[in-house]
Order: sequence, then C-alpha cells, then structure tokens
Amino acid sequence: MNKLALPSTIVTSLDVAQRAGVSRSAVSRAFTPGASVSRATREKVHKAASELGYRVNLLARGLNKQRTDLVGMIVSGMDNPYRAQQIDALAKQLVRQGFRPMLFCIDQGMNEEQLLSILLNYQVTGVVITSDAPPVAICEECARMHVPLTLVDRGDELPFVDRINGDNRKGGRLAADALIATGRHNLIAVQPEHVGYSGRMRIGAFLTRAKEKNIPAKVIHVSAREYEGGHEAAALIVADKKIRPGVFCPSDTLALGVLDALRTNYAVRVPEEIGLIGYDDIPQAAWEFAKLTTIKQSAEDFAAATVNMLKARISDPDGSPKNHLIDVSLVGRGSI
Amino acid sequence: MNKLALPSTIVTSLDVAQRAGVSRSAVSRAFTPGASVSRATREKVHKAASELGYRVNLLARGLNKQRTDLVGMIVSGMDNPYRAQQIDALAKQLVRQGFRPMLFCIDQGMNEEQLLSILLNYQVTGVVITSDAPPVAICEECARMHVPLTLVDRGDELPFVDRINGDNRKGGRLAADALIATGRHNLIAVQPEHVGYSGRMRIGAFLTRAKEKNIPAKVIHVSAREYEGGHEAAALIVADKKIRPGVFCPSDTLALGVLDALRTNYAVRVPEEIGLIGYDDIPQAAWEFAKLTTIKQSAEDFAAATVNMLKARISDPDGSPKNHLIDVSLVGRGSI
DNA sequence: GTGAAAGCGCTAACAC
DNA sequence: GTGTTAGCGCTTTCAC
Repeated sequence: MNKLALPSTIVTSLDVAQRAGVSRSAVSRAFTPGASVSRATREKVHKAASELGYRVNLLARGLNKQRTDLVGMIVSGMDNPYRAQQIDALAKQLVRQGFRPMLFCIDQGMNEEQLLSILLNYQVTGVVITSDAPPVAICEECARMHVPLTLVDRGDELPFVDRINGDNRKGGRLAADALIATGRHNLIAVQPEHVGYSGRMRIGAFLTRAKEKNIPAKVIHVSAREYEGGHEAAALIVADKKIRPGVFCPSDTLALGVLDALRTNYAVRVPEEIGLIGYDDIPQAAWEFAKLTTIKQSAEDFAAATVNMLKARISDPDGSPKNHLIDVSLVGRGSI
Repeated sequence: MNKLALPSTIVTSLDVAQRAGVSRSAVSRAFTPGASVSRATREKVHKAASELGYRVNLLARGLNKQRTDLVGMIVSGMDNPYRAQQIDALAKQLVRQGFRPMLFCIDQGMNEEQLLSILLNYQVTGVVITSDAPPVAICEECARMHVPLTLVDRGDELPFVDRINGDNRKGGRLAADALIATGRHNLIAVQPEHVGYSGRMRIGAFLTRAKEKNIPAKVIHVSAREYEGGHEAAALIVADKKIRPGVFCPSDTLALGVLDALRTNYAVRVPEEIGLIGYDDIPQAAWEFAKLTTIKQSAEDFAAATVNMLKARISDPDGSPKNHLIDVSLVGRGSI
C-alpha cells in the first residue's frame, strides 16, 4: 500500500483502465469472479488498481446489475439475550454467504412498515423479519416489489410467505414430558399478556401433552414480559399452593424471573418444591444460580436455515412458500 | 393502495413523469424535501407515483449525490448483554437521524479489515467500530477514502481519529471509593487476559485511587473472559483468604461470574464476607440473585454521542479529531 | 480475450 | 417553477 498524493477525487474504473493501458470493460472483468479475462490483464489491472487505491463502487454495480446483495433485518427485543444471539448469528451467516445485512430495530414511532419502506428504497435483495408485532401489509409490499421475505418465529399466520420457526410443538411436548417424568402432577404454564406466536404454540403443545397424559395443567397469565413477568408469575404460583408443581415458561428470561423471585422473595426451593423449565437456552440459563433446565433452539441453525431459504427464494422467485422447522432439544440442568 | 397488474418491470421516475404529465426532474423534486416545486405538481406526482407503486431508487440517488447515508457498524462480542444494548441503541439512533446502519459482526476468518473493505465498497457515509481487536490499518484506510470513522470504547491509542469512551477513570475511582466506603481494606481487581482498553483503564484508575487512600490493592489475573473468567477469579479470591476483601470487576458479566461461583461453589456470602462491584449495569445486574452494585454507562448516551460525532465529522471533514467522554455513575444495589 | 457504446435510475446545472 | 441535458461509476451486449 503505497502513499500517493491523496486523490481527493474518487478513483474510478476509468482511472485504473488508463493506468493499466486497458479499457474499462477489462477493469470490470478483472474484478468480476469468473469473467473472461486473461491472467496477464487481470494482474495488470489489479496492480494499477491497488496503486491507485481503487475499489469497485457497489452502488454503481448494483444499479446496473439490479442486484445489491443487501439484506434487511427488521428486529425487535434485542434486550432478550436470545434475540441478540439470533441477530449475531444471522448477521454473520449473511456475510459469509455474500450478503450485506442492514439492521433496523423497531423503535417507538418507527413501525415495521416504515422501516421496510426504507429498505425497499435501497433495492435490498431480501428481507428478514424477526420481531413480535404483526407484519400486516408488509408481505404484500414485498411481494409487489418482488423482494424475497423470510419471517422468523412469526408462525403460520401468513401462509403465503417463507417462514422459519422453531419446532414449538415439540418443545412444548418435551417440556411437559420432562416435568411429568420428574413426578410433577400439577403443571403450570406461564403466559405473558403480549406473548407472541411462538409462545402460544409452545404453551398449547404443553397443555395438549399434559392432557394426553392425564395430568392437570393450567395457565397463569401475567401482564409483564420477560424477567419481570416471571416475578409476577412467582407470586401467583406461590399463592396457588399446589403441591410440587411443575412450571413451564415459554422463554428463559421469563423462567429466570420466576426462579429468582421464588427463591429470593418466597424462599421456595427449586427443584425440591417447584420444578421449572424454560425455553431458548440463553447463556444465563447455564449460570450457577440458575442451572435452568430448558429447551434449546440453536441460533446458528436458525441463521443457516434463514439464509438458505433466502437463497432458494432468490433462485426460484415463484416457487411455493416454505415453512422450515428448526429442531429443538431438552437441556437438563437440574431445575426440575 | 390499488392493485394494478403487477409491473414485472421496475417502476422508474420516467414512468411516473409520463403518467403525471411532467418531466423526470419534476418527479425528482417532488421526492426531495425542500425542493422548489409547486404544490400542485408535487401532488400530481405523488398521486401518479403511488398509483404506479413507485419508490425512489436510493442506489441511483446515492450514486449521483455521492452520498448514501449508509453507516457501517463493525461489532464484536454481541453475547455480552451490554454490547447488545449498545448496538440496539446505536442502530435506533442512526435511523432516527436519517442514517441506515449496516451490521458487521466480527467472525472467525473475517477480520475487521475485510469487513471494512466491504463497507467502503458500498460508499458508506460513515463507520463506527465497537469491537475489541485492534484497528491497525483501518483508520488509515478510512482516512484515505475520506470516510468518517468513530471508535467506541477503543481508547486513546489512535489520537488522530474520533473516539467515544466511557469515563473509565471516573468509573474506576467510583468503584474504589464505594468499596472503601463500606469498610473494605483489601481491594482486588479482576483482570482477564484479553481485557481491552476500557478494562485496563478502569482497573488502572481503581488501583490509583486505592493508593491515594492508602488501601492495599492487588490485581488477580484470569485467562477466561466474561462469566467464566469470574469463576476463575472466585477460586483465586477464596484461596487468597483475605479478610472481607472488596472486589472490582471491569464488567458485569465478569462480576456475576464471581458472585455466582462464590456463593454456589464456595458458600461465601456477598456482601457479608466479600464485597463486589461490577461495571456496565446490564439488566442481569439488577436481578434478584445478584443485586449487583455497579458502574452505569448509558448505552443511549453512547449512541447519541456517536451519531452526533459522526454528523459533526461529516459537516466538517477536516476538523481536529475529538474524544468524547460519556459520564458514568454508581448504582448501589447491596453487593458491597 | 478485448474494446466501443449503450444504459441502469437518478439528480444537478442550465436555460426558459 | 419547469423541462432539457449531461453525467454519477459500473456492467454488458456486440463486434472484432
């Protein structure tokens, strides 16, 4: 990297062409993998380019090729560690596969539609939505613009678009089975007011399984979400005075709220007096104070499946919509 | 939103112009805030546009205006809740101020330089780096390309570029003062092997303050980072058999690892036997099991300062580099 | 394998 | 206030 006098003006492919004594097309080809250029030309061009500090302008290329490799992520709830893991994994996977993620976090006063609108203006190659609010007109808009869209954890409400979901039914079932296997004969599921599709599915499957096995199960409703919701739930559970109940929370943050409140505020022992199982397997679930048994969904699996689905959609824009299920598994840690 | 036969071809400003019976410039102006167009024309254009489902192509606009509003974020350690908070806050703030964040997470096999290279190819308007590895040639590259760069939490190593840092000196001092104020006469700082600039500064200030007050203080070195590092530290602290020591951890995840291990593995009571203070004030620090006293840095303050600095740099590209300090404060929760 | 020319969709002078 | 013209930097037929 030599230090030339700074080219206050932008270095263009023409500059490189002239310096290398070739045409602009040659330069373009030299920077296009698999284009038909001779080895000699390619090297000549690359040399001139690096001397000049040239870099291809992806905006111009995108404008021309009608393809940007930009992928929009519309996200909410980054305060939940699992969501953060998902975003991290997705962003990495996208880059690995040649895409460039744009990140839009739902903010008060900025809804999904507005964010999507911005994305579409950037001619994104695809959009991934991982947030809880409903996507209403969004799917139609993407369809109209022929932009591939993948919904993560948004359920089956919109059957005409690609979706990735954890296997919530299996998860709920595993949770019920696990609690029952440790001799819990009073099952409880905690359901926050603003629970999303996934949570509802998990709880639904949990209750179904309990019924199948003839174990009484009930739902406790709380108004807060995440950790605070868990505190609310703990109060209700304690007041309930069931004998050695088994409690299922459709997210780890919720479960950790329950656990913490039970022990600290009510001196209840877990798992001796109450069995508890969460969902997601966030790092905190493995912490010593918690040792929370939970249902693991791999964020990496989610990311890989999402990007694959996106690629599939790009190469076959009119194929029928897919719904991909991510496998889940039980991680036993002793809280049941 | 009416349903016309889907325009399988892209809708361009020319299409809108023709439909509205005006020129392309008129269309352009109608979509440029503050341009000189008559109300009538603007409305005519907007009507035609929405009938056609037109949206301005920001790539083309960017190519033309040499300005994309794209801002790259290069990030690592999203598994740390504080980092996740920072990214969330920054992404939101950027969008609010009219920028469009691109997210690049450091991945094995993908270093900062490669990611930066991609960003620059997209003609980003600015770059924010919030990661721990050293930025070496990156700053030079940005400077060469005239792309504003802001370093978050990367310290003073590179005085010729804009930087945002928490007030680490004050934080370290506050931590020492707080421990001393509760009668701790044996201070300990926990330092992971791969501690970054911020951590070193915090510990440095902590030790300095201890010395000023004539309180003995030592550093415990651990090889792991975050929660696991805390476990290592706990073992060493217990082995040390100091009387009622006061322990400072330069991050909450580290502190929570210490706390958890002390209680669970060594049955040591906090704060009775050992006082503990962390840094960052992540949500988990407020959880019941922890009630961790800590040094708070507002992620929103960081985000706001970062975006402001970026804007300042954009409007004055050759101004002297700034180093902005974010204020910190003590959050007492009883772990000391 | 290489160059010339046309054009991706937009904005910015410049006339009127 | 509005239309015309000329690019922004790149890729891509199409000849050669």
